[in-house]
Amino acid sequence: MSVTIKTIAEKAGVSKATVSYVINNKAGVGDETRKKVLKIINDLNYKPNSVARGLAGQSTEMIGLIIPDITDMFYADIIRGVELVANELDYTINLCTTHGEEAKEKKMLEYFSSGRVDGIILMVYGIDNKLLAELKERRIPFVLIDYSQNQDQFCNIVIDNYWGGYKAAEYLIGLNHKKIAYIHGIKDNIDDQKRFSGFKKAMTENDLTINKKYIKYGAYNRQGGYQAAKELLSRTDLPTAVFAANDQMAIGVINAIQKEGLSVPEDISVIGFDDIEASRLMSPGLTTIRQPTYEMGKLAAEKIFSELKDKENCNENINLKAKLVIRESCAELK
Amino acid sequence: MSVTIKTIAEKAGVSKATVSYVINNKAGVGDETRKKVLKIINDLNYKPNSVARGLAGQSTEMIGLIIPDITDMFYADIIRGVELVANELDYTINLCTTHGEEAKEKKMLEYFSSGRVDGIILMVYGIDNKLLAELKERRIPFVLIDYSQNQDQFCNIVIDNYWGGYKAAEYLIGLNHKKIAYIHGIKDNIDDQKRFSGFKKAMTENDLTINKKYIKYGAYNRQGGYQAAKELLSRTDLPTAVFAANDQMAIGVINAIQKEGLSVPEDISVIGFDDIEASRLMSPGLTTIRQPTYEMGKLAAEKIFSELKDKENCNENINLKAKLVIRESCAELK
DNA sequence: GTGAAAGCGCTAACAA
DNA sequence: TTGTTAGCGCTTTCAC
Repeated sequence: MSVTIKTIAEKAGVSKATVSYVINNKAGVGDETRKKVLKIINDLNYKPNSVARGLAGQSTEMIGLIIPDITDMFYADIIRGVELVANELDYTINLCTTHGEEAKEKKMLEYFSSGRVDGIILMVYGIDNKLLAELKERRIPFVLIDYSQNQDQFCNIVIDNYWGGYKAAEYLIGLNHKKIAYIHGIKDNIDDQKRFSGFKKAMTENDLTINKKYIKYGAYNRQGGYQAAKELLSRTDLPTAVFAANDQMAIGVINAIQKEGLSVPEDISVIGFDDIEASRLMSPGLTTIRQPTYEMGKLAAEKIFSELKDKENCNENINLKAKLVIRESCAELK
Repeated sequence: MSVTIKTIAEKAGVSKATVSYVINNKAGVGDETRKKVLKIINDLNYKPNSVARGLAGQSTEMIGLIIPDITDMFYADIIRGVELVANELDYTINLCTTHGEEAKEKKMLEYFSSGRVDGIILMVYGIDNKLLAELKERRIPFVLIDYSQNQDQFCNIVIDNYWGGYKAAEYLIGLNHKKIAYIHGIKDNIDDQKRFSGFKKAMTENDLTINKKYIKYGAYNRQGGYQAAKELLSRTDLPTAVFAANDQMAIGVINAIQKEGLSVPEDISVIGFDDIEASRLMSPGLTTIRQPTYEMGKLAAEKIFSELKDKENCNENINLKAKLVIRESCAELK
């Protein structure tokens, strides 16, 4: 049998309570006793069972993190942000991935919410308001990241896609571009829509018209961007700049332009959204809008801890601004 | 208060035991009772507390995973492999990162080994044989990944760096190269040494001599590769191929060669080791040796589960072969 | 077929 | 300063 608090108590000739006090550094134990107990703990290499501790109502010093996928840098960066804050406070993060499966999301949520962790940070797509409300009623601290259906009932960290779209367009406009194409991802996507809204806003604010022939749709990947760009390039009146809804598509766009014998950014400027790793490594480097992933993770963790320690409650969407990352794929129009 | 097994028992007018039987699908409960209990469980949306369950000696259906860093694709791939197997068996993985800190490694090991999880997969650098032996004595199933000090006491999944080095050299030799340079990482590194041994073996097997002037040392990064290559290129008698101890260095080597006005692979072939993401994205694509990361994760998980279910014990180093990934950075020497 | 009770390892009132 | 005791939520043996 493994060594428990009881073993220590017996060996030391004291009660379990006393041992517990010593472990937890509580006052009210004589120096002699404390020393003796400590020695035995050391000798026997005793480690308190954290499960039992959690059960007995103590803090687990863990926070749970539910994330779709860790191989995606976007999520990995968020995790890093959470880790940073957690480590400072000597909390450990407990990570589970769902790969976007609703069943997995629910399972993990249950798992975490049954005393495993002190608080939960979740990035989920299949969990609805009802379930979350339940969680809140059970007084389990949690914060959401990028949750789409929040109406200021829960704490939710979101990226400002609208602002990002606006910034991208504004940058292009500042470079004297007027004929700017926008390539949507296929199917309704809330992020894409917001980015597009921001784009529109910047255009109209600068008295530029959004020309339908410059608005295209493609699948959310390189191929999609490539195809959409092909269509764009098949006409005579070419745009001078292209804003793709994400980096993958933007890369496809650049490939298409180059295939056509044109060059980026000399002939056509291209801007993306996300700042994935390939954008940095490719040539020309892709100018894009970077999501503040790391900051999102940090903020989420900070919110959890302020709820944990100070019992502060946050029930709102917290907007984080995306950032323009300038590389070589956009040039000034002379 | 949240709803527990007691709540259900009271509402149903049965004992906690009966509820427990129902939850765990045990025989010996009347149909009527079972139905009634099930209904109440459903109505009250009761979820058994997994912590308590764990304490009471049940399986936690979790396995713990201790890994240095998730933002590194190498580790991320391993995790994916573990996940795949775990998911199939309805186990959840519980991930913690250590960033190579010994203290963190120890903390997490303690944490996991105190009943949190059913088994542990660990990739650690600061944990010694003694601690591991202790773990084994406590009969906690664990498997190591890439643990350097194992002498067939523990189950350990390792990559065959020797074989990888051999394969890389063999490939270059097959391309008619005879003047092959090797760039070591600076400082003793066991992986590097094994790769180098493999390299030497292939050379001597093919009656090629290892020329000291072609053996260089550099830091384990692009800059290191760049510097080492500079030295190599400053002589008149150039090698026709370069084998760098890892991809980062290989990329540095390529940069240096190109800067010198030479081209890869036409003038000099370059091969790396690791197959990091940049190797795939760069141009020319880097020919390299890919570590079977995903497979390592899978295998580790399989070993844990066979220990868990079948009580099978594995106490050996299990070698996994690295794989040659051919891209464009090596050419045949005419 | 069902329940009482002990126990998993720990904490925390309350007594002494 | 220390010990007793009653839980935390669940499982499991043994009796009914």
